[in-house]
Amino acid sequence: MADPTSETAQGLRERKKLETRSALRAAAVRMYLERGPSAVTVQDICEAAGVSARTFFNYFETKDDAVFDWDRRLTGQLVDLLTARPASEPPLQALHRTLRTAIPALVADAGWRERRRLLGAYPELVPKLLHSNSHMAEALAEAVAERTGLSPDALYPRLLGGVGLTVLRSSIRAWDPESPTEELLDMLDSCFASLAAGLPQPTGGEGVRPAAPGTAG
Amino acid sequence: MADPTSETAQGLRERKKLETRSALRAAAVRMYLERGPSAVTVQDICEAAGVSARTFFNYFETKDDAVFDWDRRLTGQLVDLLTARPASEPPLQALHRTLRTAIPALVADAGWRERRRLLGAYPELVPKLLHSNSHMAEALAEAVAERTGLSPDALYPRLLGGVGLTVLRSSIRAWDPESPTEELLDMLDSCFASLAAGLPQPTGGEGVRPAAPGTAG
DNA sequence: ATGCAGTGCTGCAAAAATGCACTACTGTAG
DNA sequence: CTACAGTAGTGCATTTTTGCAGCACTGCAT
Repeated sequence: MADPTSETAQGLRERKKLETRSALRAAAVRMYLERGPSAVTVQDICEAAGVSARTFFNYFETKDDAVFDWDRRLTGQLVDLLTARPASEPPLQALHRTLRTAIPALVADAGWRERRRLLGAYPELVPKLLHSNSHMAEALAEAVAERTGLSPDALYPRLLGGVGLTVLRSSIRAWDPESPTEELLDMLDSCFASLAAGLPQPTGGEGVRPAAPGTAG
Repeated sequence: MADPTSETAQGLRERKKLETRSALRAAAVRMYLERGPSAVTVQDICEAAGVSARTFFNYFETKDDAVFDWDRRLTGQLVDLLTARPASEPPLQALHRTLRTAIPALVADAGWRERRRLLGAYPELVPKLLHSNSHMAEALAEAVAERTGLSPDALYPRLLGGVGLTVLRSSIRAWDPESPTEELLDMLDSCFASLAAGLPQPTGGEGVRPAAPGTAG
């Protein structure tokens, strides 16, 4: 109920709320891209969206959160997908398939690509994302707990939730957004293969340092 | 150089800097415990430490960061320990031993126990910790990259850094601070055993939900 | 249509956080 | 001793963020 990530809205009230949120998000992303984050004030965003500055913080915790609204939606999607996986699947596999299912739609989304461009153009935003993300680990842990019948505070759900977030982040970070989606999926598969094998030291191959003999400081 | 987590200081300048940092941290922790976080202003902390409010933010990013200064020091320790592990050890094992080595000193530290009491008394602080923590995953990934000769942006170091942080957090979270340290170490070992085995679904045992048939909402 | 409860939006005040320019002191070199 | 570079600490202006209390509108029931 009152899930801010959901799209469905019946009453006028709910619809207006979604519209406001959407307007704030859109204005924020557009202005961030145009002028850069530091040249945009909450005031600016709110004037563009037609609400008071105080209202902004009724919707988002920080100025930058409006731009990362996509991540919240993703969290909701992942939880739904994970919950829907057949109970017969082992948790790690369910997690794997969940991410695999969600990613194609994710990287195809225009809003998400815009968000990605933003992060590329203004790397100072990356650290701010972490806060948004921590929410995801929490939510995944919760879903795993539900699945396994364990307490949400137990070791295993926490572990798997954190691992899921780590895998997603590591993969996306290592992925070149110009490359085809398959490469991202391949990296995701690599991560889960590595996890299933007990995280053995990788044997040469890609990702090796381009030879820097005197790097060790 | 100029490592804020280091204790050693030769010149007067460095020493004074450490003293200021220490004074701010001590004042913050004390007042947080006495009156609760929301009843303490940055002004209060700074008056107690004898510096201006502006100076506070030269040392810490947010008001709460002063209280979580311990976590930064821990990060530095972990990186040092991990770097010092013999190169022959597989990364996951090195990570395991690193955490195992660091934990006893950690949980014995008076400052750390104080910090823990604080988190127990004011749970609203817990989410704020996450930001501090994300730094640790980064640092661990860096150290693993150094160890393995992989790029710090490659998949494996990121994965292992994130996993390391997750394991530490999950274990500490599940641990009752009144219990002996051995229990915490046991949980740590469980985590790594589970990781080495490919994160199989746990078979019954502890941590199972205390039977809640109608819990699923 | 009328009244009521719930709650979204707003203004206001205070606190948190940041950028900038300036002062004063430390450490170092002449 | 003196001059100089570097930088911790400060004050000020601005922006970000939060708590509070009132207003206004929606949804619902009569």
